[in-house]
Amino acid sequence: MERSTIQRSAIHDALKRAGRPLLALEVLELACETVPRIGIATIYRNLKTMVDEGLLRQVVLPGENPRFELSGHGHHHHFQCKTCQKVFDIHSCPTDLAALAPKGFTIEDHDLTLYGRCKNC
Amino acid sequence: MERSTIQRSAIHDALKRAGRPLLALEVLELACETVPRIGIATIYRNLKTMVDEGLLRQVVLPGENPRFELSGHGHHHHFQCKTCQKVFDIHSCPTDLAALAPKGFTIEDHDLTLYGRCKNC
DNA sequence: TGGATAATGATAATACAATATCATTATCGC
DNA sequence: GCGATAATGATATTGTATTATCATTATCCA
Repeated sequence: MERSTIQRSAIHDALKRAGRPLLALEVLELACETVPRIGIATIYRNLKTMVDEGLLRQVVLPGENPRFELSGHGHHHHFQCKTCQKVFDIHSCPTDLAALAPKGFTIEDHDLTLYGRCKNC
Repeated sequence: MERSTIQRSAIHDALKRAGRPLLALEVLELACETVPRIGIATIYRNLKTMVDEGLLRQVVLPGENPRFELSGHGHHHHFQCKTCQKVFDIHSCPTDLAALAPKGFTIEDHDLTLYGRCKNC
C-alpha cells in the first residue's frame, strides 16, 4: 500500500462524502459510483491499511459489524437511527461519568451510543 | 424446554452466583462445577430459551460476543475491566442524554459502557 | 517509455460463534 | 415403576464477515 490508486482515493472520498461511519459494504456501494468494478477485497484491504496508518478510525456499535470514519474528529459518540440503521456522529459528551464508578473501580474511558429517530426518518 | 433439568438450573445458578453478565463459555465453565459433563449445545439452547422466556437478558458490548444476565435488574449500564475483561453492572445512569441530540433527531434509548480497572485488577 | 512490482478483482479459503443432527439419557404424568 | 417424549451431549454443519490466493492490471521511478 505505497502507491496511490483510484480505488484508494475513491474509498477515502466515499467516507468524506458520507460524513458518517460506514460499513464495509456501504463503502463498497459508494465507492462503486467512482470505480464501478472495485472489488470487496480491495475495500477490506484498504480500510485495514488506512486504519493502521491512522487515517481511519473503526467504530464498533454493540452487535454491529465495524464501521469506518475519517479520524481526526476528536472524542465523540454515535447515534443510530432505529429506522434506517444509519449511524451519525454526536459531537457532545456527558460529563461526570467517572462518578458512576462503584467503589474500587477506576474509569478510564467510555462508549456511548444513542438510539432513536434521525432527521430523515 | 418444558421439563426441569439439572442442566437448566445449573445455568441459572451460575448466572446468579456470578452476579455479572457472562459469556456462553463462562456460563459453561461455571455450570461445569455443578454438572461436569454439560455440553456447550445445552448452554446455548438453554440461554436462548431463557432469553425468550424473559428470564435472562442479553448484554452486548461493542465488539464482544453476547453476555447473559438475570433480568429484572431494571435499567442499568455496564463496566468492562480492561485487564480481566470481565463485565460488571453499573446501577446509575447519566441524565440529560436527550439533550445531546442534534436538531431533528429524537433520542429514545441509549447504551453506555464504561471501561477501566476493576476492584480486583 | 519500460519494467519492476505493488495493487486489484474474482473467488476460494478461513475463522468461529451458533445451530442442527441424532443416538442416548432423564423427566414426569400415569 | 413405566413409557412417551423432552432434553442432553458429542459432533457435524451452517452462516457470514473477513482474509488469502493468484493471475492480471496499473503505478511510478530510472
